[in-house]
Amino acid sequence: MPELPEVEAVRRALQPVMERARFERVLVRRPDLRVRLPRKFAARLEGQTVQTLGRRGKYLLAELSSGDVLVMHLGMSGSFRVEIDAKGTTPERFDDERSPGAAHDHVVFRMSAGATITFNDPRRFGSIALVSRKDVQCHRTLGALGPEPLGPEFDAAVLARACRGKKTSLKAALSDQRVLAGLGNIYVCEALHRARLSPRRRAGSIATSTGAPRAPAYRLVTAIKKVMNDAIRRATAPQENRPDGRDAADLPNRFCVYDRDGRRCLTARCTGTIRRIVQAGRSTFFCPLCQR
DNA sequence: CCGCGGGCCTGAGAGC
DNA sequence: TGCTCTCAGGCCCGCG
Repeated sequence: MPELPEVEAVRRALQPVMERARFERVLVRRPDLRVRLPRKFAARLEGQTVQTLGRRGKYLLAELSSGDVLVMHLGMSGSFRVEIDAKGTTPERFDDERSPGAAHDHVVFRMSAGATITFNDPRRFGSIALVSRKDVQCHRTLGALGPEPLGPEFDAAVLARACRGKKTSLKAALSDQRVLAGLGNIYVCEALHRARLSPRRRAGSIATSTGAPRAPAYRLVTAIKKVMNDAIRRATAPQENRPDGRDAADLPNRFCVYDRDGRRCLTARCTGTIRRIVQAGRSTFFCPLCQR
């Protein structure tokens, strides 16, 4: 369930093997990802050099020498595997497109720096696409993304303005990538818990009628930044060389509310019990006692 | 126009 | 043990 922190960890793992490297060979084993890869995908990518590997929300963006951008999304189950090849050896799977390879290895990038990067995604909710740089701004979803939660431009005033007049729940608003880029089900629950705000609360209630922030907006922004920073630290903790989108280190008690239904609330001095409810078809975990 | 629900897809885990 | 069922959720789309 890669959300912003996990995607950022993937970016940092891929950066050293992708930046300034050229796509020597690209193999599409299965083009039918969430968005089907066009036939010419590999040909269009081969020979191009990665200038920078960036991130926007949950998207990875490789800026290419040609002016194209390779846009990658991990969906629910996507991950990248990096193999540093011994000099001169080419992995078996490049010999034949139909060679077995590992299950769910859909796209393989052979980089000039000697690394082989494999996109693996069992559920194929992920996507990879080539977009011309000038089209990124007007891209359906990419162009409509809200602010980066850790960017300096994201503050209570910005969040309040985005939530002003919204009748939806705070949970739904924070999950909306147009309001804020990068939070998913887990970190929305965590941030709301930290800010002691009910996920059922009307999103518009954190702003005045003119869109100015009320007190909860300040708490929420502080909580979001703290939750994101802590999660990035956790996801990038040196421990394993695993540049994938899965949760790093499945330590217990990683979350304060997520998946803690029926257990005690961890807020200081709170005696509540975490509850699970369903909002818009998704699980929400919260403490009915301290989250108002 | 906005919000909700269904669909996509597969693996994990529960239950019989 | 092995089958079947449900659930997980990022994102898109259609409907009301």
